[in-house]
Amino acid sequence: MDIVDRRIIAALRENGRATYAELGRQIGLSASAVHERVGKLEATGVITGYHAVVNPSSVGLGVTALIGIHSTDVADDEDVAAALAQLPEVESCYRVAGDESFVVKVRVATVDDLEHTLGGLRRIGGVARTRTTLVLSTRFEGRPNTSEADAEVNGDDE
Amino acid sequence: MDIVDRRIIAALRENGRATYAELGRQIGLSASAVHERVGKLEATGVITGYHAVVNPSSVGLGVTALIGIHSTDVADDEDVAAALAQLPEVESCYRVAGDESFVVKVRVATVDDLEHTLGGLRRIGGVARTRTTLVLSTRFEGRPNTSEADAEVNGDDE
DNA sequence: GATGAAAGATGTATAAT
DNA sequence: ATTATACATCTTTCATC
Repeated sequence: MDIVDRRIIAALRENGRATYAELGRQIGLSASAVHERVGKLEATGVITGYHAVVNPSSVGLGVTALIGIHSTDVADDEDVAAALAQLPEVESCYRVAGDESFVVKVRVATVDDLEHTLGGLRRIGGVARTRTTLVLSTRFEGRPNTSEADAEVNGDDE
Repeated sequence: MDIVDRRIIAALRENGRATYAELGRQIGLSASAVHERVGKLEATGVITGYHAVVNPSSVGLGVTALIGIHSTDVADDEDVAAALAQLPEVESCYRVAGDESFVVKVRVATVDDLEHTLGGLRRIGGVARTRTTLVLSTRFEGRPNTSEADAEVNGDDE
């Protein structure tokens, strides 16, 4: 992972459909060199995927909520996490420090669906309580964080 | 927005680098038809972008936190949102209902950086108080939500 | 590791149905 | 809105440095 890899990653975070030729021009490398580097970044798990980002309300998912989940004392959080992963409306799932065990983000069509989802969450074994925060508007989300470009270069792996 | 568009969107959420030819084969359409549909989806703001997803710790961002932000009574939340957007370590920003005004997700390299970021947040005019929840592990994030495929088709726009 | 060449696949515009 | 055509561009492999 050198500076060139970092620049490729930054460019692909900005535009996941950038062609290898485009990337090569952008950073001064041949397309085949970019191709090989990107392949390695994918193979080593640095780049985990490429996704289109969609305006949620255009696909009929106008309701977003953040839900804190309290586990019971006896719960195995791995089991809870696995159960959460089974619910398609749970878009993100974070294991957190504090009195809650997880915070999840759910996206559904209507508040009725949200009610239904909350019922599903509480029916998971090991879930004691939920705390729901309704999202009024998403200002921005999953924005490419470029603060690592400024950070010290720490030769982690590779 | 018909069922074909929805299938294209679902495919591009799964794999944002899928070629038009690939998409066409997948859903039984010519590449040029797919090309035109995708162009319209982009132009009408249904698809807002394509991004590579990166393993955060591989790029030196191993610390994630969810931060609730209380505004002062006199604060203009638009100003607060604008200020939050200026901080590169703030990846996502939600305006929420409840006694907090915003919940943001930040990603930084170290807990020292987190402390620094919190200082920056509290220095924003209109921010009264912050509540930080440290993320221990991200189980999954920004997962393609396919529950709309099951949902009733509601001819919203187009 | 990077390059450049070459073959095949894909992207993109235009015109036609 | 889709298909057909056509040319430019890109992907991918491989010999080479």
